[in-house]
This record gives sequence, structure tokens and C-alpha cells, in this order.
Amino acid sequence: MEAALPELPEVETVRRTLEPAVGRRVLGVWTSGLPLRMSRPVDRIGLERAAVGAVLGAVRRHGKYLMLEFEDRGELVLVHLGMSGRLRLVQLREPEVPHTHVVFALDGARQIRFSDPRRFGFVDVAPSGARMREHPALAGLGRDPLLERVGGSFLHEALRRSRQVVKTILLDQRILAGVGNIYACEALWLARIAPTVRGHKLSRAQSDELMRAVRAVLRRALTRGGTSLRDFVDADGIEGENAEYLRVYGREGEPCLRRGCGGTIRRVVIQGRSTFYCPRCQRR
DNA sequence: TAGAGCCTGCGG
DNA sequence: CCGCAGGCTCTA
Repeated sequence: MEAALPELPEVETVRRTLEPAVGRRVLGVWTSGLPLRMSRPVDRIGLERAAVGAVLGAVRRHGKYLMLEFEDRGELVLVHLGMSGRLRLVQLREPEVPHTHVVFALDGARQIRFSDPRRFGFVDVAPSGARMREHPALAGLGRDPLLERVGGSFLHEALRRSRQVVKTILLDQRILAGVGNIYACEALWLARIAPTVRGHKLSRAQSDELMRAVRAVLRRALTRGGTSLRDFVDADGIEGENAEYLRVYGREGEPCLRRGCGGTIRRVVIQGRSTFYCPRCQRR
């Protein structure tokens, strides 16, 4: 079992752990100089303009994106954790982990540090407030299932418009923001829908059930996210926690955990991603 | 719209 | 020691 990838619940957990930094002033910004997502360099000048000298006003999230908002500034700092990104609020004296790429020095001998071995994540500057969506990463972002009321009708409409299989649609951040590979698998299992079904084949009732399953899976993971993060320093802690609540992900060849099903979990590749499901109880 | 590419760690 | 892991962007 692998450690939790940063999907919506993990990102929300990170957001909460950053809250104590609100009210602190940014004294400086340091960058490693290495390029991050898509080999793009970090805009250090922009980060300084947006943050240095300002007081952190809020830490917000939409989907898998984090936004650091500052008081009396027209820009915010946008963070995506990619696959292996970490954003941590630490004491100055805490040793720096390898692959640290951006550090915000705060008053009170604290730092916010972004580390990311694979460099699939990024830290960038975006306009704050209503103009936030001018940043290309946020422009087409869909609805956040935990921040907004998203009904089955919304999902049903998106499914009807598409010729893609349902799992691909769940992963489309332009529709629902925050669902990743693991929770897409988990939600489909919970809703008893096979990942390979074409979206437009789903009934309104199935869409309702799937939307409820998405929320349930994300909420459940979020309640355990705090636990995972506390155990985070202790790397083994996360894995145990993860394995405990994942019903299908990573369980190829193992028995389906649905009561009375008796099926065996299968792995298929959809859109180049491992997809786990039970061919017995998840309807095609 | 499908597939390549980005990247490092780690499992086989 | 090769190849898989995967979120997102870009290209054909």
C-alpha cells in the first residue's frame, strides 16, 4: 500500500494544518531554482510581490488547489501538490526535507515549506478575489463537492453530454474539482457502478447515488485525513490508515468487501491509470 | 480526444 | 535495474 496521494481530502487536511499561520507576516521567500510542473521555473519575483511584507489573511482551497491570501494585496499564492507535493508549517529550526523548492519565512520563527520530489506540483501567483480565475489553472475548474452544493442533476447533465466512460468523467476537474484516481475508484464501488460504463448510460437515480458516493468517500477520507497527517512524520502510520479505509483501490485479486458479494477485485487501465473494481457487484 | 511527457522513489 | 506510480498540460 502506498501513501495517500493528495486528492481533495488530503489537500483539505493540509489547508487546516496551515490555518495557524493566518495572521503571521511574510518576511521573505526562498526558492530552490529548480523548475516544477511542466519544467516551469517558479516565479520568485511574483511570489515576493504577492507575499513579502504582507500578513497571511486566509488559506483557501478549491478542488486540489490551495490559495494563500494576503491582507491588502491584489495577488494570492496558488499551490498544487501534484503527486508528491507537501506544504508544511514548521518551526524555523526544523531540518529541511530533501526536495524543498519554496520557503516562505514568517514572523514568529515559522516557515511554510513546499517540498516535492517529483516536481509535478507547482507554486504560482494569481490575481486575488474575483479575478482569481484569470489564472489558467483555475479558469476551467469545476465544482468542489465539499464546498458547494452539487446535486445529482448536475452530474447527470455532465454524464449525458459526454461519450466518455464514467470514471474518466469523475476525474475531469472541469466538472468536479478534487476527485482523483483513488477516490474515483472508491466512489464507483460505493455506488455499485462499473468504471467502464459510458457516462450517458447512467440514469438520473444512478447519478444521484454516484454523487452521494463521491461526497461520502471524500468526507470519510477527510475525517481520517487528520489522523493520517498526525502520523505523517511516522511514515508507517499513514499506510495502515490508508489500507484500512480503501475498499477497492490497490486490492487486485482480493475479495470484494461488499457483504455477500463474493466477487474478486479486478484491475484495468483507464486513461493510463490503474482502475480497481468488482466486476460482480458494480453494474455495467 | 487520445497519448506523450514531466519527475523521483521504490517494488519486483 | 527497469518500469510503474499518476495529475496535469501540451501536441498531433
